Order: sequence, then C-alpha cells, then structure tokens
Amino acid sequence: MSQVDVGESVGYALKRAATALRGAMDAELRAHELSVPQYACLELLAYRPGLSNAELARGAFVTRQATHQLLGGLRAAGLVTGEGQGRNERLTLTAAGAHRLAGASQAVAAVQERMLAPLSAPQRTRLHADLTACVDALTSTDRA
Amino acid sequence: MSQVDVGESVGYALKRAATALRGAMDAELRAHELSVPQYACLELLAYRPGLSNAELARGAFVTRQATHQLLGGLRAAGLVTGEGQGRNERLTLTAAGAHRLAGASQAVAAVQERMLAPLSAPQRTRLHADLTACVDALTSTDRA
DNA sequence: CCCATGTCAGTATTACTGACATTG
DNA sequence: CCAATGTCAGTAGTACTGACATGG
Repeated sequence: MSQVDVGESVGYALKRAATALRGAMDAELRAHELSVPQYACLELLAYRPGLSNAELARGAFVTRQATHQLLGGLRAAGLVTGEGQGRNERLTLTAAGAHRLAGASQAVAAVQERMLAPLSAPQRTRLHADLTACVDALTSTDRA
Repeated sequence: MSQVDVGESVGYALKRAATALRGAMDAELRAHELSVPQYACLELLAYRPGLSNAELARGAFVTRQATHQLLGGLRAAGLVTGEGQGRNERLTLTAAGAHRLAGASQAVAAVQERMLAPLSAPQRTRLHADLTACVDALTSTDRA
C-alpha cells in the first residue's frame, strides 16, 4: 500500500498547473475570440510560415484531421490563408490573423507572467528544464 | 525539419508535459479499463471516503454535473457505491473498486516514475514546489 | 425563504479512427 | 507502386450551461 496523498504527487501538481493555465488562457483568449487550440495554431504558423496542414499537425502533436478542422474555422475567420493546391498548399497568417495573434499573444504572455510571478528568472529556467526533461523521459523509449 | 522554439515558453513546456503525462496515463489505464477522469475519481474517493458528489466535484475541480456523469459509469461498473439518500449519500469504493484502483494506481505510479526518472529526489521536490507556486499565483487574485 | 445539492437535458469542443482519392 | 497527404464522416469522451425539484 504505497497509496500516497494525492496532493503530494508531482503528476497531480503538473495536471493542476496545466489546468489552471489552460483555464486562464481560455478566459483571456475569449476576449480575442480565439480558443486555445486556435491560438496554438496561429502561434505555430507565425513562427513557421509556409507549413502544410500535415506539418502543422505534427507541430501541434495532433492528427492532421484535427488541424484540418481547426484550420476550417481559422480560414473562415480570415485569419489564415494558403497558397498552392492540395498537398502543396502553404499556410500563412493573413494580416488580420497576424493582428489577432498579436493581441492574443500579449494576453497570453500576461497570463504566463502572472503564473511565473513567484519564480525568479533562474527558477523559471530551471522549471523549464525540468519539464522538458520530463517530456523527454516520457516520450523516449516511448512504451506503448 | 527545424523544430520551432516556441519551446522557450515555460507555458508551452508545461502543456507538453501535461499532455505527455496524460497520454501515457491514458495508455496505461486502458489496460485497467479506466479513463483518466475515472481514475482520478477513484483515487479521490480512496483518499477521502464518504464524500458526496458535490464534494467530489470540488475536489476534482469540475462541476458536479461532470462527476455525476462520471459516477454513473463507475457505479454501473460496480466500482463505487453510496450509502444514504439524495444529498446525504456518502460515496465509497466497493471492494472491486478498491481492487481495480490498486492495479491502476500502480500503473500510474510507474508512469510517473518514468517521467521523473531524470530528476533527483530534491529536484522532484523542487519541481513540485514550483508547480504549486504557479497554481497559487494563477488562482489567487484569480483574474480581475 | 435561501442555498446547496442531486439530477436531467442539451450542447460545445476537441481530437480520434476509418476510409478514400490524389499525387509526388 | 508506395507513402504521405488532404479531406469527408462518424464517434467518443469530457465538461459546460441551463433548468428544476428537493431538503436542511
């Protein structure tokens, strides 16, 4: 019986933190008429213009069907455009998309700043490193 | 294929870690025929027997409707029972529930151990503390 | 009366799997 | 031909909001 206090688990804390962050981002992004996944899409396209849908999906760690659907909404909102046909289509943000992202990005940055407020710069770097190490440990030797 | 450095954001790393953990837990729990939310419910009830549905919901940070539905499945599976009527009902795990949880809990512990493998004990404690600090920062003064 | 609660519905969001045509 | 891709459907799973009755 190694059943431990639920609150002492790092995994539990991780989930709590991610949920809180997600919730806060959601609240902020609502003002910009964007969902978190949509925001993530725009951010990714801003950093890597010219991605294809499949590449975008890989970057977001979801299926291409998921991004395909997400893209539908973003296109309809005039935030994303594509050049080329079919599999050669290269996606980029429209001017409106870039503008929308700018505001949203700022709001999200504020949320993150609020979240990290209690941590010093070195502590933030450390936290980032630890989280990345966890991801690597979880994804390498990736069991099944 | 240059992986973008959207990864410099702590928030991004946090999301990645939570997603990876969730995915890994999901894969492990499937073998025990439990979803992550169901597992969380059982864990909570094991740790705090006698909760009401509303209390369970608060403990899981979701609406009472969400736990109500979740509980439906758990009751049907014979993993959870309740004593008392209506608002006085006290929920507890059945023997089967406790048994199921035991196995699942072990599997989840293994996943967490895998995730934390690269970190030393002090580092884990530190990570836990940092994450908790982030949660507090995000939930206190909760928006304005 | 008030408020927390249990509970029933309905809905939204997201992401997944399956399937298929296309094309480099 | 084959593997990757775009795309159309359908489905699952989770949680939310609304609404209402009940009871302490």
